[in-house]
Amino acid sequence: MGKAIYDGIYRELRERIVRGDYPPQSFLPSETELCSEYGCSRMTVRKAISMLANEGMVASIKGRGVRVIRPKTDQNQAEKAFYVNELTSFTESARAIGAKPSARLFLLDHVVCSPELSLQTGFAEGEDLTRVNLVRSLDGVAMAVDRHHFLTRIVPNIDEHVATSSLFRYCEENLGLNITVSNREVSVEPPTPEDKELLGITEPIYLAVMRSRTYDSDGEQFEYVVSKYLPNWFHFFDSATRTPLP
Amino acid sequence: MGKAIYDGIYRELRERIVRGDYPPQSFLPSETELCSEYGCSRMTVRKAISMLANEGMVASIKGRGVRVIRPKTDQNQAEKAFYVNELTSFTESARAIGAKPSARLFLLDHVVCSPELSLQTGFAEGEDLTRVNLVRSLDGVAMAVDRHHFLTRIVPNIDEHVATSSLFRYCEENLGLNITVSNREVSVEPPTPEDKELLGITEPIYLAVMRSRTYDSDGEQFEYVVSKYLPNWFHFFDSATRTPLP
DNA sequence: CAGTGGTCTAGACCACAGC
DNA sequence: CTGTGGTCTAGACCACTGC
Repeated sequence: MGKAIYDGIYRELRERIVRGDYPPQSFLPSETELCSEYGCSRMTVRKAISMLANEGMVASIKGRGVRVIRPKTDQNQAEKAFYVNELTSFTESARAIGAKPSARLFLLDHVVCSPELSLQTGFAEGEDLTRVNLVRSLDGVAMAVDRHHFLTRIVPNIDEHVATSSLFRYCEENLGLNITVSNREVSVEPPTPEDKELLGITEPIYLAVMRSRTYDSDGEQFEYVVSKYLPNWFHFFDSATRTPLP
Repeated sequence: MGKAIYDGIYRELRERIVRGDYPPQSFLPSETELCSEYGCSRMTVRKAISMLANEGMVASIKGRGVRVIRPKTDQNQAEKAFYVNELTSFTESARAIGAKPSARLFLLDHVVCSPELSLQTGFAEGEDLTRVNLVRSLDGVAMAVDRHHFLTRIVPNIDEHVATSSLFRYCEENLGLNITVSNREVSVEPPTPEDKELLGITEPIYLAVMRSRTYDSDGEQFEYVVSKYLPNWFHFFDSATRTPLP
């Protein structure tokens, strides 16, 4: 992974920005200068810069240069917030904030994809799906409910141990799946009676809901998951770029 | 605006996918074929494909081709949901779902950016900021509260008419600002007493909160806005790509 | 094996910003 | 005017896929 030249340039520029070598509002060295510095062609440098631009770290300004727009406030590091937008596992995210993750399996079975389920999940009708429903906890406190549908054909033999300890690693390592892309929708919804029971909610409250479709490196969808978070645990980051219309 | 070759290819491929000419799970013509079809170089074709990949429409698979992964379910078009993730104006989004938008201005003043405000908003200390607070309504029903901070130096002379009718257009047309990028964080929070009063909430409830920093084409931040939505009006889409780590 | 996408080079011309 | 980023070409080699 990441042996490409542009990837090294991307990482180095990124670290310099985070470290403060290139403070906010300053300009990166010009593309020509970076070409000399790294001894590569302009396209390679531009690829690295476009990756930085895609995550909202810099903005290219025609005729002037590439400006750092990352805000200096790194207040996030101090906070104990759980960020759900990284395409990483629950376990990784939990450890990043120093909390002990755990999971309780409350449903593990198979269903055949019905027409309605097909519309909802995106899987083809008639496919065999493995349902894995979990309550996620941090330091013993319930914070989310995950209801997964896996395409059994691609992710077979999920047992209780895999489901509660390492779903993500199982997909990546044991099955050799490369998770490449994920389409997600976020909304805010009241809990169902089951949600309330699972999360130990008594009062009326709302949950942050994320519905995801995950695809492997073949571009085939292998997972549909609805995650419902208690509000205080949900943080989602996004960087959008405006594309001028005709 | 979109006079580039890659932009035309992007639009055409996108429309073919949406129309169903390239159904989900099928492959686009190979890059070489697209080069012949459009009479351009491979890099130009690849740029168009990467734009499609960035919005989760296709996934490139090395050695095989570019696969369409857009789900066939277009259930969204039928729904009357308000999607907040497009970098467009409230008015545009409202009209897209056939609702009549309106806004009530309840605060319009100036403040000098304090150290605390600087951390929160991302503006430099001492800058003059214009505060514009609005209640947004659809068909006469309150659905969101927007609390803007504009950098007065870049967005001067905001009056009541501009604030309630065309903030977005004012920035883009009258001031010639090109909004290029926006960094946003989504969370779910309980309303303040003021929020409750403005939105007419009596029962305990939660709001979907989006905090955005918006930058112009010079890469300078000119806006910080906290938007709080009633839950049923909030929908947010995202497409994430997994970047392999070292 | 041939075809695919992933990476990279070494040029080129353009539009735009600032002097 | 020079320097910048935006676009584009015409090649090249590689790793990977499927046959």
